[in-house]
Amino acid sequence: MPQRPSPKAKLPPRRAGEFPPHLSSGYLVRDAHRAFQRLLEWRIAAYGVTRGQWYFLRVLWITDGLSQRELSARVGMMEPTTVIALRSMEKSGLIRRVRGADDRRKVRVFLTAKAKRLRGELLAVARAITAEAEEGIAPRDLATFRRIVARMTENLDRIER
Amino acid sequence: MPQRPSPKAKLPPRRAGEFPPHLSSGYLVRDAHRAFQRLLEWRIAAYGVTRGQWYFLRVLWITDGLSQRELSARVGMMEPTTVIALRSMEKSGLIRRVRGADDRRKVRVFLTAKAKRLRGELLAVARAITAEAEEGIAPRDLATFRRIVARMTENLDRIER
DNA sequence: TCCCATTGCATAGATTTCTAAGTAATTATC
DNA sequence: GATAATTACTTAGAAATCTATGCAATGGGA
Repeated sequence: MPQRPSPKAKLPPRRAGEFPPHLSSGYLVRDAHRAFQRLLEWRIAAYGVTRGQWYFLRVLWITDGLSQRELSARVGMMEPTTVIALRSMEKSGLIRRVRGADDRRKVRVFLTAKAKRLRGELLAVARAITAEAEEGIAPRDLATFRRIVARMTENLDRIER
Repeated sequence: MPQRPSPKAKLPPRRAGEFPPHLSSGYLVRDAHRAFQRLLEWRIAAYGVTRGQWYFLRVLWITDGLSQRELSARVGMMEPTTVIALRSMEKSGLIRRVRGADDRRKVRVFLTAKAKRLRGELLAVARAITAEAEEGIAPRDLATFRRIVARMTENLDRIER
């Protein structure tokens, strides 16, 4: 559970050639990301779920029984990261791993009853955080925001290095 | 240097009570953040600078000679994180730590000539990434984006838990 | 059929971040 | 002036992520 560092002192003595953080889209996105994560971590911790596990639950709630490779792809993490997350999820009784009968290299991942039971409450947590983040923002602006942030991601993902 | 996981397979079989990731502002922000970070890490690695060091350089280029506590606050990280980053920066010859003469608990952090020399090129890297991210986005939309993402951060930061 | 490239997962080790607790210097209180 | 509280930094240990590498099952081509 990440703590909130003391509010940032922002009083940049201007200089030519600067590129102050608060003018940078990257920094704005970073700050928002950290704020989202902190709140998410705090709230799901109450259910014994860590952030590392969250993303995988999120995907498995939609499609259960995926292979580890598929899971990695959908969650957007590298496979060793998936291995670590799944190990902790297995230990917490959130998933079972079932060796593929046809192709014995594959491991299919299934949610336990416990994980399925958590679904409703935890999705409510996610929705609540989203609602709190979006509080007081006009729907029109929100739509613009989504379009633009997605466009930035696209722009950046297209770049090789 | 983080690698790009294979492009996310996004074909969510719809169900009632869903809250699919791509409808969540939090996920959009997360994806953008990762895209920014990846590119930044790739590019600054060419100068022997890691992402952990980057944020501190960014602040010290504006105000040199801060104490570790002040640095932590401005960068927005907890103090132990600062200790680790500064240790690596000292080892790479980017900073010197000077024990406070008046208050001997304090450690003031100063950039070396090497770090100062890197300033121009590295800020150019940051500006380039920003430009690439913002490519093809109307200035008006960009302004909305900044206002909204900052507002979300504010909304979330206001929340205690 | 047998070999070898490919595929799926795992291990090892590094980095970046956090929390919790410790130490040393300073300041405040009696 | 002695002791207690506070402040500034450090250490220790955990979690989440990456890269590089290893191993075992599979399947295609000779």
